[in-house]
Amino acid sequence: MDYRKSLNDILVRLFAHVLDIEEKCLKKGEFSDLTIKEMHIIDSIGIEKESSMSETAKELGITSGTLTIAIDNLIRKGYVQRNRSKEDRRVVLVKLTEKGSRAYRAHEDFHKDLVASVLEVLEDKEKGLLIKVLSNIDDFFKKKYHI
Amino acid sequence: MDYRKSLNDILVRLFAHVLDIEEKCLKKGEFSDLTIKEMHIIDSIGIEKESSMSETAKELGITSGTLTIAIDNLIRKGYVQRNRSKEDRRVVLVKLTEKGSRAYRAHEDFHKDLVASVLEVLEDKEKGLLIKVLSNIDDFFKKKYHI
DNA sequence: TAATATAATTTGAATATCAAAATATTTGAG
DNA sequence: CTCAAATATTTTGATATTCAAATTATATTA
Repeated sequence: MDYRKSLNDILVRLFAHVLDIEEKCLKKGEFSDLTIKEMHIIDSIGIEKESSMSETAKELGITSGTLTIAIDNLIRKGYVQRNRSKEDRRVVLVKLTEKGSRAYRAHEDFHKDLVASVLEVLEDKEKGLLIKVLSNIDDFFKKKYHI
Repeated sequence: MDYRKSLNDILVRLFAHVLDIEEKCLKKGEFSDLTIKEMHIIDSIGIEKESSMSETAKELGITSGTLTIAIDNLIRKGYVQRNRSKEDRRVVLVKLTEKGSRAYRAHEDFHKDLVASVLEVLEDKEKGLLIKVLSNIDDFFKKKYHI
């Protein structure tokens, strides 16, 4: 049996599906004015803390210029606040508004649900194997492409 | 062991980065003028065959209008040819040029590498189980989220 | 203090995307 | 056989995403 072909096909399909599912669920809920990318920015800013633009951009793997524009939109939509740092006036700190925090938690819940649903249908042995394989993919990327 | 947390962390990291990595890998090679989305269009057109615009758009989950523009760019860059069907003159058939076929194969190799690195750490018994587990997850997503 | 470094924003350009309108062609009902 | 409806694609107008390079403001350091 050709494991290589089966595995490749199913991984490609799964990766594509998870993102579709995430987007679809987002568009149905309370925060349908957010794109997936905006939701990931909210996730990266995190709850109950202030992050600088450059920190956040680095974590997301985008340039500061790109983030500036995205943050402009998130402020316009009421999810984020922007303040200059008192210690270093060059630094801009962003933080989630109350609405932003609710969006953060909704996204967190979605992930929890998704993972719980997947684990529910697996035996213990299968759970272990799944984690081993995904960690391995993660390592492969780290080693080979230095992420 | 807390499978939930492990699985969630790995999924978040992997899904956030997998396309970045693929893109980064792409930008280092011979086909650095392609974006990852253009590469996926090349992948969807496939080697040694002609596909219609609507077939291809459907497979990719984008509108024909979006595909038209992307194909314009791929033609300009020399990866794709466009021809009208003889049987039905409404239909436009696209196919890879020689350069397009080379790009296709380079992308195929990236996936082969990834899959090989996953399989190499597994016992034969685990390989079978992995395919089964991933297929189950895929089916589960189909049912629960109607993708 | 003046040069240099750092943080962020702005600008200009390309790609990505959709919905709706427009164009060309085929099909099917009468 | 003809004309309305259906189909395939492209065009248009709008917004989002992205980057690199230029610009602005502030801090650091020689």
